[in-house]
Amino acid sequence: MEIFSEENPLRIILADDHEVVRAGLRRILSIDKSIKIMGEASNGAEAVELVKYHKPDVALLDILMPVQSGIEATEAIKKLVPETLILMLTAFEDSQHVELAVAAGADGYLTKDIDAKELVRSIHRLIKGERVFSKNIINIIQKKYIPDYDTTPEAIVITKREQQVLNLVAVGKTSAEIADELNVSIRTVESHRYNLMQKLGVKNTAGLVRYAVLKST
Amino acid sequence: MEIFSEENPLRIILADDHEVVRAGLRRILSIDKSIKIMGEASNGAEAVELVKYHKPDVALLDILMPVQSGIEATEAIKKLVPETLILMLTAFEDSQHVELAVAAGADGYLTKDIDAKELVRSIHRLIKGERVFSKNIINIIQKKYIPDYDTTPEAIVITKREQQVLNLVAVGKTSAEIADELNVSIRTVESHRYNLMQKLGVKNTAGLVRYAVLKST
DNA sequence: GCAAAATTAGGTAGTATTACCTATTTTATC
DNA sequence: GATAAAATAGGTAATACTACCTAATTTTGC
Repeated sequence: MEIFSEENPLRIILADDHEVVRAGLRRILSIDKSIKIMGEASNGAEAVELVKYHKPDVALLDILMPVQSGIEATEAIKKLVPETLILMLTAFEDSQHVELAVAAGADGYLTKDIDAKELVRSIHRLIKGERVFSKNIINIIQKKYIPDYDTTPEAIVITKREQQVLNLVAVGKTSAEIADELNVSIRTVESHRYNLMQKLGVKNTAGLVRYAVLKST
Repeated sequence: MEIFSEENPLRIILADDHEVVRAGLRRILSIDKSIKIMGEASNGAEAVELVKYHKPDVALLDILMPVQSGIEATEAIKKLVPETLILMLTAFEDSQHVELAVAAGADGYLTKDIDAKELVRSIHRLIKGERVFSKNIINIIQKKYIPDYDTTPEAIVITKREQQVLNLVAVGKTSAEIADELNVSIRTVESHRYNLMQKLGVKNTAGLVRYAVLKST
């Protein structure tokens, strides 16, 4: 697998019509020294030009842009430079946009409410060959577009033990208290919590509690 | 103010008819080296004898005990050794028992679901002259019994800013993210979180989220 | 305008969670 | 009994939260 470093960076281009968004992306991506931004575009057509010129590893595209949309740009890019991976970053959470983007050849689709770390991580996953989608997006996408992503129709399966842990988390118990109550190691509880967060697509205790409480009411 | 240490310990007696409970209390209290258990009783009458003999700083009494209840014992103790502070520790959450206990002279009333740290802290508060009650208990108690505990009729007042923070906590944002969103220091957000936890009688993020979610549904 | 309440935020330190990874042991299920 | 899934739990490190305390500004209510 390819290793990226400051000397051999993961090359990327950005496209978003809002300077603020680009500034934010620049800031976020700057935390990872192995990522280098080769260029920035403010519309789809510019993005295509940048990709033709730089042949970056990844193109980060907004959907809604003037002149040419991110989806149109995706189609063009996939024809011209198929090896460039395309990550859509947008505010749209509806299935239509996601489906269009995927059909056009996007390799990932993230909503803009993603946080910094997750964005960086997503880019690295893309590079590894994974297709990345925000958890909220996954629920929306038709399996047909990503046949090998998940064989089950995206049903969240919480095991018995996980459910027990979740219930205890939801009433405010700490991992230590839960471990004590279930007579297991604190590390086991932590594993369950971690796996639950992955399954539910949340990133902390708050998300777990929220899910548990809303589920039970 | 009196300072307790291993040499000059805070002297305490326990009374509960269940050995398991006493064992648990011993274990919990052993974490604070400045607390020394002078004796243990399995009923109210024994508890009164122990108090007469040891004149402890604090007597930790269960309500439901054979021979003599914790409430009867409280009355007796307050007559014989008024300087001994009495902390009721019970499973009853109804107002009747609380009122009876307070009327009998109890200085605090905790439910058994209290956690270790909170119990130890409660004992130290008692010593400082505070009357301590579990948050769930406070809502129950008539103000008349604790006139100087809180002048307002125990209405939880969440300020505007606290509500904003609470909402953001409930959707899974970290303090750093909240600070960013509200344009304040992370320390400010932490203060709000801390104050919210105090006000709502919960001890962690889970409690805050639970409250917020249940409130909104 | 003044007093009270709210908002702000630093200090300090301990505790808990999160993010992965790996790997062994149980338990179901066919 | 083989295989997969679930439960167990250690390693390591970074990040986040919790527990108080103190105190300076704002804001608000009377």
